[in-house]
Amino acid sequence: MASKGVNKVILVGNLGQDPEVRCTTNGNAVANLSIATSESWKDQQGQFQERTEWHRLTMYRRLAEVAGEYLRKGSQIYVEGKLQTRKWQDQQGQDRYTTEIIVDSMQMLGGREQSGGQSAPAGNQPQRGKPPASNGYQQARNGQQGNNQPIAEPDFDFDQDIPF
Amino acid sequence: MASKGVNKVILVGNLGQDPEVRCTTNGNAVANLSIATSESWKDQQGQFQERTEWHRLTMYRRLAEVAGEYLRKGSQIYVEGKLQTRKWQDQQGQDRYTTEIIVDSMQMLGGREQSGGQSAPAGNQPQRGKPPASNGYQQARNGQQGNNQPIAEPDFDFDQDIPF
Amino acid sequence: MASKGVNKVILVGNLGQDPEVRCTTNGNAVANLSIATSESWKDQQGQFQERTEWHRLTMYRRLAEVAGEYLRKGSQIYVEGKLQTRKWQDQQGQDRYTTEIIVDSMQMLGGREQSGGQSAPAGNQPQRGKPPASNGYQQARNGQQGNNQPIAEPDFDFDQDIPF
Amino acid sequence: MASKGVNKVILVGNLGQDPEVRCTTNGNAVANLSIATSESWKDQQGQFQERTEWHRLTMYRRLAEVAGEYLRKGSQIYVEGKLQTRKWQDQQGQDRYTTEIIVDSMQMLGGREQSGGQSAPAGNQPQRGKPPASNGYQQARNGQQGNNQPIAEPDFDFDQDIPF
DNA sequence: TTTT
DNA sequence: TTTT
Repeated sequence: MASKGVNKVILVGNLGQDPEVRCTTNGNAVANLSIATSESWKDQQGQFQERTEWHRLTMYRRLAEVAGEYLRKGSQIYVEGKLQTRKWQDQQGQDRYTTEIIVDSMQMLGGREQSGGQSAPAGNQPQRGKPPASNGYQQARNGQQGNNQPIAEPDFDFDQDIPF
Repeated sequence: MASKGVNKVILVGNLGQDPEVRCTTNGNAVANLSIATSESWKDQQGQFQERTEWHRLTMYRRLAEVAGEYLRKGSQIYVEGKLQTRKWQDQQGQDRYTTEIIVDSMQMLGGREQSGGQSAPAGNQPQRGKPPASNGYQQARNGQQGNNQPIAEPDFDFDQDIPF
Repeated sequence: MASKGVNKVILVGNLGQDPEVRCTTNGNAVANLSIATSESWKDQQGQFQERTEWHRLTMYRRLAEVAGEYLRKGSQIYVEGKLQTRKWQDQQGQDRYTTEIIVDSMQMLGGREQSGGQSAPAGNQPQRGKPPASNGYQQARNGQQGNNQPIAEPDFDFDQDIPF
Repeated sequence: MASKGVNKVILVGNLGQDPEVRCTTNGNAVANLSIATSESWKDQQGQFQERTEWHRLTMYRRLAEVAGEYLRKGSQIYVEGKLQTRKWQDQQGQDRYTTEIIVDSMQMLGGREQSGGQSAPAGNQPQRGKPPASNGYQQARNGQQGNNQPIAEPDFDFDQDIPF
């Protein structure tokens, strides 16, 4: 509802794998996605270099459902969200930290046949008896809230997450 | 020089402490800063909640020098940059990951007396025989390169970094 | 509610004058502000050049009220919004176009005494029996809607607007 | 080289027509493009509404050449740039203003067959004896300059432009 | 660790 | 018309 400062991330990239979608105990969907961005340049020796960066995304509610229904490995998306670093304990009981992008809004890019399709439907998406839209123009936003709004998800057990 | 995708972060926040500025063995400055953003909301019980997010920033070259000269604990800045996750080994030899924002451009905010001043000059800033500017309107960008360009810093030993 | 594409503007600048706040016939506040950004460079003759860009902002509802209460000529703000070009007729009946930024979210910058104060209270702000806050840390967002959502303002007579 | 404030626009949209590319008298390319973004919503009567916004883009140098070679009507792009309003006189000698986005960086979206192709090659693109790339992953940035840098183009006759 |  |  109120913010001090600005915490904004804008990414355009392709999914490294199908989204993982789960439900919280109170019935809200949560999706985890990873997308890649990369850059390439010539180094001082004139050699071509490339660096790929992987970004871990988290989506909630309607956005998570849309991701589960329409996104697949290879899908290209635009996302806007905020950075969030959460603390967890590894098996040795050590504190560890993972930084994720909590997504506020998402756009599927490329239209037409580009998104979805090839990869087999993952078992964890909410099934709704509808095939994925054949055109990629879907947009989604978490319904009842503006950007940057914290989402209370007290019953979601992040401790069980595999570190990214 | 070329990118596939977009990797962009925009932050406005206040420094949690004075910048740490070092030099690489080839004489380039590197600065580490941490800035806070926060958001507050009423939870379902009507209780006021606040969450502060800390962001680790890395600046290079001229931008790092400017940070060392003009920024202090409490300074409010706007930064634009990209996400980068680097791998390092902890003392047990375990792989760990830290996500940082590599800053492409920075703006000091608030003007007037706001930035610098109160906190004692840290010993690690490049001294140039000039006092910090009394006004905060400084802007900086890494001179010879556009945004999103990878910066080769092969001689900088990140492994010695204390994890964020 | 749904978007095709992304239409996003991010500005940090200072108000050229006090905000103008009006009410629509159904009681919603509308504010118009103009803010400046500038850039400077050396031209090929080594001469220092500066260019100032003026941006026309429009805010609605709660955001407009906050602007009227807390912002003054000279205030530094961060805004996020979208571009919108509206058509109007000049006195010769010619079509003309004005591009504005419809603001989704706003942050006052600089803290402390920076905002408000010096300039006399304009007569057109909603009076609420409270003086402007002495500190600038206020943030606002249009309450019941997310970003990028069109705001139906059918009863607001834009045709009477003075061109920017 | 230096900025006061931030002036940033981020758009994802589709070209309404092929880019128009020209050369300045000193041999630099300049491209004009228009791209659409749109949003749709249900109004208070439950009727579906849609609003399309058209954005006028200007690109210089290498970016303009890339646009001329690879972009066509319908191409989907991501652009980042800054707002600039320029003044011109209409045939009655009246001052008029046009707001454009001066593009700093561009990404072609959608990959594969999506971009280029169908529409006949416009006569005004620099011909280079190469067919358009069959895959859309091209990125471009104005070589020798960072973002937000003013580009001196004193010999380009904007007065002859048809108003947007 | 900041800021209000 | 701002700001430095």
